[in-house]
Amino acid sequence: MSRPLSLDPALIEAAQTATAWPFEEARKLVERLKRTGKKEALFETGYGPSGLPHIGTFGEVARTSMVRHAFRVLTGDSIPTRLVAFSDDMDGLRKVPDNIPNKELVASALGKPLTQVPDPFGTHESFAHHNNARLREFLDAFGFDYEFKSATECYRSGVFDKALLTVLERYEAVMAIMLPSLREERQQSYSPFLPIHPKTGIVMQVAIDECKREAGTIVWRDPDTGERFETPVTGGHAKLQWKPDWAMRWVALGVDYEMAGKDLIDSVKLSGEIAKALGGQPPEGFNYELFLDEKGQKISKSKGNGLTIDEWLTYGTPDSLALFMFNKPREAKKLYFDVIPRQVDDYLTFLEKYSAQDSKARLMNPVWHIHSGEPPVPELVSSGGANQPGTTISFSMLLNLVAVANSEDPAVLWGFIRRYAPGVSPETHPRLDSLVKRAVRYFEDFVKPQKTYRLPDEVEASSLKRLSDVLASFESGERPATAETIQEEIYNVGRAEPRYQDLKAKGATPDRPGVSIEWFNTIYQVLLGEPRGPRFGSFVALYGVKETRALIAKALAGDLVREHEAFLKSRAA
RNA sequence: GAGCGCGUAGCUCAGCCGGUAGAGCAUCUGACUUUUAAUCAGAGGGUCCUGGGUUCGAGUCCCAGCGCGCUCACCA
Repeated sequence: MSRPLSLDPALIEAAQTATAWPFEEARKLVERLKRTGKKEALFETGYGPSGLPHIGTFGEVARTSMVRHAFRVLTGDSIPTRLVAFSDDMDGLRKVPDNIPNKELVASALGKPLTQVPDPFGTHESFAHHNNARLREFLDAFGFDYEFKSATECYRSGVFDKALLTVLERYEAVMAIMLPSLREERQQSYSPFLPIHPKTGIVMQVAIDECKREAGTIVWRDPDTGERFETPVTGGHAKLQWKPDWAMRWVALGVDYEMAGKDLIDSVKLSGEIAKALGGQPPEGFNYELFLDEKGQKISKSKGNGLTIDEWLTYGTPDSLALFMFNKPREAKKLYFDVIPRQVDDYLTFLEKYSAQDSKARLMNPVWHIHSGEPPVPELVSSGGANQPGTTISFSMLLNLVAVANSEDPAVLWGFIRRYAPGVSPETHPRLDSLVKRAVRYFEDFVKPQKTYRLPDEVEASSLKRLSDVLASFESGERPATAETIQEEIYNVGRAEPRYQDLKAKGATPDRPGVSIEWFNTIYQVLLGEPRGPRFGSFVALYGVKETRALIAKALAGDLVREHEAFLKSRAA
């Protein structure tokens, strides 16, 4: 059931002229309902359960939900709405997917409806049931409001019967629409009806010899045995080819809105004509652009390129993915790892701006659409205590932090964050905490491989050795190991080495030379594998004196270089 | 062949109903009680693909062209 809306009259007023694309779409729908006089708006999204739900499925449901919400606000929630997630699970299994166990089991059911194919994972009644369950799990996890419908159930229960008989009734009209779109050889065998073989259970792609309209049956022949069959088009004994199927479903269910990828433009057109031939009206909708992988290719389940939902959620938040789907649905967009940080940060920025915006601006703000009009309060941090105006810690800032902190431990990162903003913790800022964890993952997978450790030369090695010795004096606890005292010692060690002396530095005297930046660069490059780094005294204080000495020892022994090479090799494998 | 999209700063891209070109990154300069950055302030940087049209006025609207990319044409 859809949640009630809090409807501010000013908001409804602003919605009438809002230009965000979900409103443009919703307005088409308002016009349509005025025309048809229908008392309900039905939204549909389609899903083919021959594999797990992918990121495009998510996008379609997310975008359709945004249009639905815009529609509800536009109409003051005076017209009921429903969103149907339709699974085309009676489709025949064409080939065995690569990414599943028990392939032989599945191969034995080739050609049968997906709901008749055994579940290779052994957890559900069929392969389709398994994938359907995964789809629902995933839609539920995002909190989408939808009704699930299975093609198999619709066919068997008779929900489609009336529309199916209409297709039989207007068989010639449907063929007249379909045939010109097909090649000559396909025209010979084409039929909108696919009877289920009464003996083998296979979805048959055969020419129809005869339509018996009074009986509601079709007559066809098994191409292998030559046996003739007469099959009812109703009751799940036959299904339709997908374009007529789509059209029939629109008519049978009364679908008012469905969007589709631009690869389906021609199909939408044909199905729309069929829907009209069946006496219905094709739904409103638009063609969104496809997602491209890093090389600009269309992402597809079969190729396995591009990003999966899980991969996105490893590094980016669900909200950032929703933002990606909101942005420019009509433009081709690269969907790859490197777009994630920007989406996360854009989301945070939009969220931060939201509270200060008026109704009109809010309706243009993606977070309004992403969160159905009720975005959460942003998690701000302030360096000057709780009463100071806060800012949002951005993902890119966290990524920098992880890189220079050289730590994969979220607790160490929180140490750095607290130094900047006292009083902030994973408990007070749980969403920031989830960002920290994701930043760590991003660091491990994309930043760490970019690190380049190098070996110290003799002078560098002896300076680092001395630094380690000096740090030892902090370990006993006789001196407080604060960021400042440690920093002071780092300078002293550098000052003792002629290579690092800098007489031009501000405040430098011949007795007490300044310390060149070279000393710090040595530390970052040798110890952290980074060209630049944090204030090192602060780093040691947080990272630990003992740990830092161990780090130096490993660097001097050449272990850091070796370990990083091994790490890179294991990644490549 | 048909359809869709894109072309704006070095890079990635915003740019609403036509009204003095914007952001992030990068670069440079400066601040932060010694140079370090997870910070802040500032600066430089553009033939808005080309040509025409509409207009008092076009990155924006219209037409033509050039360039780049994708999709469809067997199946879903």
